[in-house]
Amino acid sequence: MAERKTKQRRSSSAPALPKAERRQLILHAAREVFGRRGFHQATVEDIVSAAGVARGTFYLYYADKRTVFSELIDRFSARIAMSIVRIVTSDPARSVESQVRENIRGVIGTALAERTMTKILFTDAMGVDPSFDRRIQSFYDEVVQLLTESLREGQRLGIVGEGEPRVFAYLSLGALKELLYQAVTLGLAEESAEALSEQMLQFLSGGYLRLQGRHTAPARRPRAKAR
Amino acid sequence: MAERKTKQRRSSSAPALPKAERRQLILHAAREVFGRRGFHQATVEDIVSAAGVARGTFYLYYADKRTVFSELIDRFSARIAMSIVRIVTSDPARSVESQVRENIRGVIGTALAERTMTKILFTDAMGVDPSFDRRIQSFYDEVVQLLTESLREGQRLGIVGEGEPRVFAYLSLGALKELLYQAVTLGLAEESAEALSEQMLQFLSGGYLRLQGRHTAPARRPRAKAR
Amino acid sequence: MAERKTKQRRSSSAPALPKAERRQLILHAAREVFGRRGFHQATVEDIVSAAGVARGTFYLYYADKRTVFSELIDRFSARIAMSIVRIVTSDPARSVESQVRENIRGVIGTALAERTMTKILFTDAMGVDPSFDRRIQSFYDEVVQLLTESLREGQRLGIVGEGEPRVFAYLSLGALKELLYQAVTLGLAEESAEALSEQMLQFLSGGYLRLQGRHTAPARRPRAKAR
Amino acid sequence: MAERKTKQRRSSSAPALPKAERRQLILHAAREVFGRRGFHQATVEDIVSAAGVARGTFYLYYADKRTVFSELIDRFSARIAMSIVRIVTSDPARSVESQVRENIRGVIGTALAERTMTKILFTDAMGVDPSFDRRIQSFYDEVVQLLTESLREGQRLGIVGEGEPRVFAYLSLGALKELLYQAVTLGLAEESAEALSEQMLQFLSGGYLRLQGRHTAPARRPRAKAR
DNA sequence: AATGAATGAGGTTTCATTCAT
DNA sequence: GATGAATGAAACCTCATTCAT
Repeated sequence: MAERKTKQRRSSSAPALPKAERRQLILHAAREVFGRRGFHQATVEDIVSAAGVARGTFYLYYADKRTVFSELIDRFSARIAMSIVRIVTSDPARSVESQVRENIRGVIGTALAERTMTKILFTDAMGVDPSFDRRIQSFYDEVVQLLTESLREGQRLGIVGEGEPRVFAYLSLGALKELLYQAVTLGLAEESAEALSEQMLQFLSGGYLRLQGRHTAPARRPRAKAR
Repeated sequence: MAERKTKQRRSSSAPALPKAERRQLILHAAREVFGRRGFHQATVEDIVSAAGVARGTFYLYYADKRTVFSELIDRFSARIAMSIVRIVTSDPARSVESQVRENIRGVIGTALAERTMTKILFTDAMGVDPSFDRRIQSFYDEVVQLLTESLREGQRLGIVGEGEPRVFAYLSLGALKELLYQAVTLGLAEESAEALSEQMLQFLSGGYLRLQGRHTAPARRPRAKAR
Repeated sequence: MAERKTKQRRSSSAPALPKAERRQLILHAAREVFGRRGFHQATVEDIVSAAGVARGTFYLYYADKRTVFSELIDRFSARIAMSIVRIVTSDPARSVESQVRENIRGVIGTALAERTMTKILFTDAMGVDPSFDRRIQSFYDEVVQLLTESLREGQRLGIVGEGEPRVFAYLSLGALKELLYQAVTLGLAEESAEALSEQMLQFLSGGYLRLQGRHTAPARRPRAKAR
Repeated sequence: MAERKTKQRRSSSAPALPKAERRQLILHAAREVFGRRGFHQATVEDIVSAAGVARGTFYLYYADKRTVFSELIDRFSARIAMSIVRIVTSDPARSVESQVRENIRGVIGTALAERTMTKILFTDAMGVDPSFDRRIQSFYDEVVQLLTESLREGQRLGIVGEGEPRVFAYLSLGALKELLYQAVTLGLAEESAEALSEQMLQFLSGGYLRLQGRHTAPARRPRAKAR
């Protein structure tokens, strides 16, 4: 006699899956559920029933709901990070512009290829709990750091205009985040990655405001005739 | 009952407060708690104990936890919205530039004046629940709408460069959001509002990338000699 | 809208009880349940349904199942401890014998008056968890300590025969424990406390074995003639 | 399948062990675990990992956790029972005293030789579940029964003093149980079995209380008329 | 026979919300 | 109005047991 009584066994027990695949199965189900209900509304029950496994199986692979979420975010942010390549100026065959364009296109492409994760990242990742918030924050911090350094280097090379590099980094990051979020939310096709990248690049290169009494960098922009 | 008549009233019952003030009291306590713990980690217990009122009292003024949160967000987003003024081109006494600058300065000023709310807005507002998410979304949508229209008008007037106005709206909104979030998180002083606005304006006006083989709108920007 | 949805309220909500009484109510229900099902078989559900309160109410008064159990054991062991009075030899008006008899009678009386607790103490108290075991153990250790000291003093006064006092303490404690347990289990009436005490006292005073070739300390006990 | 043919057999699969030995292996591991963690804290996982077998293997040899525990207790109580021999009075070559002494010595010896089991028996055996409790109880009942009969016979032969034999049985059993428990808990060496037996015997023979106004002992107790 | 992944019943606990006083 | 004890839905997680391989 068991300490906890057991009932009859139901037939479905899918044991043939290799360990790693079963983990994937759960991970995918979790992604779908988080995307649909949001982290806080999602329950482990939702996940296991989406995955078609028993509740206990979930805990065999993940310590708790937060842990699956964490793995999802980690993997996705790693993919994003991988699509960013440090820009080199030494190689004359690869223009800075094309490298910048590649990076933007890469990030947008990844985001559009993983819509659910992009949505989750921007909707749910913050606010899970303070320690998790800090992890997310530090991911962005790294991106900002990389960007800031690149911009500073760019200024030395005359490729980047005057101004506080860190602030430019924030502005660029924010602009890109919002663009991604909207692209995913509005359901833009993956093909538009190209066009979006172009607009982003144009934005970074020249802004869009064409004001008479220029304001900050007067001498450098004899843009008068454009007006 | 007669026997309990002499039971001392607890000091915390503060019955003298006008209804509206008590509501404020709770609202402020909630803001502080949400700022400190985040919406999901915050409990009603946290709020009432911060406010120094009884649990039941909370429900006398707010239908539920979400409702206080909602009111906080609503008030704050209204303040933000109010600091944005539709730009007029008819009045020669007020340059477009100064109006844009005013708007940026206003939003940044409001955000820095209400750090807690800014943090809450960007950390917790999304992910509360799907219906709330939609409300937040629609606030941003309105901002985007206003911005898009202004940009379109600007293009007609030659004040705004070529490109998809809606995309420019997203980019600008995102850049500003990130800037605000970082400003608040890093604890920048309110005085820096001015400097940040200037950088933002500069960014919108001219971006920062100075690439040789211009990329998108070559003819319009004979910026080469600026370099 | 709540984060956790709420259903209709049921009618029974017994809020009139003073805080202390409600605590008692739960405590008594817990005692009954532990007595009937044993600590490990008992669930919090059993307790609250026996007490007629909601599950949450239980956790308002006790941190967990172990804590109620602990309080029950603590109170009972305190009552037991209180029924033991240190024996004085200075007062000629109170013979040692009558004091010993009083102590035995007191403990037996308390145990018979609280059958359920006696049963719980001997059936469930050990094995709850290591830290709890230690607490129980230290209660007994104190009793043993008190008894050992008394016996040592008794030997000095010639009231207690030769032998290791601590061992005598264990033997006496064990004998009494088993007597109590059986008395409670067999459902002896409270009136038999008197008779049991007498037998216990007789046992401590003279054992029961009457062996010819006395065994251990022959010379010292010229009790042969008594036989 | 053919592709997996070379997969190494895990070392732990130890297929060479005869059935009976594997059973022993598990039983010993269980004993160790129960001794260390207690029945309720012990998990089947603890046991199988201590035994170095797979989880499923456990259930090949034992129906459930309770069953191993049961077997341990049964074996141990059988050993204890075997060390008790019914006392004969017909053989003049074997004094009653020496037979009693043998019995006590035997039980103490067995307990000290199997410390873990002794500890388990006294700490965990009760409280597993009601049906198990009953089995333990009935083991003790048998011992009590045997003892009671012997004592009654002893009274007829004048070897046992006056008093309720069943009560004497409880008292003796309890005294011995506590002595064993403490001996094991305190880690007394096996050599002390002898000394403990002697003290126990002395206790049964003459108690230790030497009270002036005697009360129970015969010669000293011209209480005949009270009866 | 042996394995260990999978199962799911059931226990514990939290906390938003209600309502008698 | 104010109070705070009471409520109970629902979440989380553990672990004895099963069974496909």
